[in-house]
Amino acid sequence: MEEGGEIICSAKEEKEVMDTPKRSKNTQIATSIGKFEESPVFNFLNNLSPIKPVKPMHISQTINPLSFTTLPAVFASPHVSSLRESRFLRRHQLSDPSKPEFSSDEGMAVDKSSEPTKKLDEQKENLDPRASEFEKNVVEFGENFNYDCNSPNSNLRSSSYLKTKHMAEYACNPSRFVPFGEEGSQRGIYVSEVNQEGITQIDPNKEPSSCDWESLISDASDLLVFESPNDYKKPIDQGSSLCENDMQKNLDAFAPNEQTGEGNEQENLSTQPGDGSEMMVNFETNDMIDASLLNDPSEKMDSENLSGLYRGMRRRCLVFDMSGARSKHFDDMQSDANVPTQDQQLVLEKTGNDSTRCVLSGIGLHLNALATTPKDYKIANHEASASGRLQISTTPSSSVNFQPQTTNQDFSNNNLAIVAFSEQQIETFENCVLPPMEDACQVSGYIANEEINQSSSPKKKKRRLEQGVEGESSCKRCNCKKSKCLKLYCECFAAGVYCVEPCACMDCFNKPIHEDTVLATRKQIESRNPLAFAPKVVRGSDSLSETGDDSSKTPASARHKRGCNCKKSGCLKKYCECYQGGVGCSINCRCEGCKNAFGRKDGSGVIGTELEFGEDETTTENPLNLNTESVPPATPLRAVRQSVQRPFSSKKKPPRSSFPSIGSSSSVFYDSSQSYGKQSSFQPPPPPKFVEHFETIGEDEIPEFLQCVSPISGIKMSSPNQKRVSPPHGVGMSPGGLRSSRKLILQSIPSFPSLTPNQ
DNA sequence: GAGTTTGAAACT
DNA sequence: CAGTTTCAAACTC
Repeated sequence: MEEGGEIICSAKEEKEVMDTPKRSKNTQIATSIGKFEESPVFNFLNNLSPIKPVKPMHISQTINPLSFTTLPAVFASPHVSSLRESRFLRRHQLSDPSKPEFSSDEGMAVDKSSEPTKKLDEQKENLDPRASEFEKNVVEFGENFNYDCNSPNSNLRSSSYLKTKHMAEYACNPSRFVPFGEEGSQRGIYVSEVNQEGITQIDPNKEPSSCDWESLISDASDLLVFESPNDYKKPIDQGSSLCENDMQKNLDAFAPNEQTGEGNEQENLSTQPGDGSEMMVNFETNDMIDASLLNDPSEKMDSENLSGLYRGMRRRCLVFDMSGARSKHFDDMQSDANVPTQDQQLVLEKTGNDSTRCVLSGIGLHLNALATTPKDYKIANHEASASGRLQISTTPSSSVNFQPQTTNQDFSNNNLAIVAFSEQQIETFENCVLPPMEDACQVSGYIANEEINQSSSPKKKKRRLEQGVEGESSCKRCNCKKSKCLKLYCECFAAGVYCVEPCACMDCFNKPIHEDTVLATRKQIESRNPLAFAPKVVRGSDSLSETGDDSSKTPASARHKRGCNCKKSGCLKKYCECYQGGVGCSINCRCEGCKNAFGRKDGSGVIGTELEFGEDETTTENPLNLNTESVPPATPLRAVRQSVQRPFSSKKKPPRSSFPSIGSSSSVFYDSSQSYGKQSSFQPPPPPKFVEHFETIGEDEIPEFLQCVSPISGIKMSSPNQKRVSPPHGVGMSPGGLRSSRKLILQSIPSFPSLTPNQ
């Protein structure tokens, strides 16, 4: 386990910037620890506190600078801010038990678990007043969410989650829960009294008896779902420094393991050191970082070059795969969803179904473009589920399972959770860099699944999707005859998904059985054009967001990255990728006679009518609404958000005329151009084929690693900055240094995981 | 459903 | 980089 964990960790570290420094520091810290223990201060503390000195290992963890710096933010930061925090940082903070105050607690917990709870609390207060505060908050929160600890189906998850994770990991360190709890409460993650209970009760011996472990686990799994596999492994990575051993022991003691294969997975999950916040983080990051990688050792082993591509592919593919395999379980899942004993499986399968449905439905082939929808998180789940497939081949990774579970319970069992999560975190998710691959299909599919669940058979549903819930456009699959679905001609392939049943392709190689071929081809194409699989249409955050004006949710600033080359269609038909993507033409376009209803290349897009248009959009289901969002209409949450956030704030923005050239810039900045002009010839645009990413992403929201990612090389884009009055806040300069386009970066990166250096 | 049109993707 | 070919979606009938 350790070896594997290390390997994983190493791989992970490379990905995560945060880890890198950490590792190097560990040794140094460790060396310094000895001195620290000898220091007068340390002795003094020891005298004051009953807590026994913590093992050097713990301390080393504690010392991590990152945790120190970030931790305060966690406590103090409001929900919004927290959401925007770097995931990695956050994860790091939260996951890192190393805070000084905590460390002592931790040590105490380990050594003195038998001590009365009060004592622990007192100690805790002494050590960290903030911890106590948080604890209180947690309690309050818990009060709000009462649930029966014994009931697996109840909201217990949170508690179970905490127990599983924290108990095993931290062995009754209440303080640890604090940050988490707060975070969780903010996010709608349930940290409840149980948590407290768990904290106080953390007696390993008791654990099994107090609550049904399995049920807890299963419940916990829900929460765990949010965690990314990466995190899961990450702890392990850190394990050397962290209480790996302790964790393991605790696990053994607490976790009954009786659970079968799944149980193992669960166990793994439970062992995750991460905390609640982490869970959120993970969840968010899931898209960005391929969980599958971690899950699948084989993948890890793969050369990094391949890994990115591979993973990206796999995820997508997996989704389909899973779907197919698990689709039949779906109905069963529904009926059994609430069954505690089978929660895990059910959840997992269920999730798979969701994804499956989406996939099967064939909706949204253009995954690349996929936008961040509320479902994004769902997508993540799907991916996770997809990764489940990976499990088959290589690893019994738990990480895979957890997400699906979350989906399950959240949706099926706990409406509240769903609501809280979705509303509070949707934004986060949206903000998150999503994998390009998430396809509309999946997104809409999820919804469709929900709908379907209620009434119809899978086939019916599928058919329904194919026909296009949204409209005719989104539900088709490929129909390739000669390309073998291994070229970008193939929408499935281009979207990064395997062809599925609905496809009418011939000699299709875009199937799991030809995975190697697919990956190789994909890699080849990527080598030719790194952004080949990136979203064609990117939605950049508008200038407002850049300028820091959050008040308005940015206008739609989506544009086709490369621009169209229409000659005859006038950019008024779906032949035009811009039009198809629901975005206006930009400077990048070489189109002739552009009449793009979403915005003309020359910037002459009808603005006067824009306002009306926008209003109409918001009030109606007009596909145009999706333009900026580029999300399939099907998603309820999304729909809501759209109405709310819709960038059509463009109305608020100065008329295009005021920014004559702005529209020109690449997808990233053009704001003004974004207006959906209403033209005499205007035709209601079709549901966007492509989805833009990051519409709401704030600069700050973007993880640094993403910011640092190399920008798109292959795309022809004009420099946004050229026309911009106010340069972007210097966050991430693209390596090229031409534009500070974090937006630009975001566009490319998010959608295309493989491109990111972190992979 | 067959045929045409179109423009992206691929190739040279 | 430009021109040509191939391809499959979009469109028309």
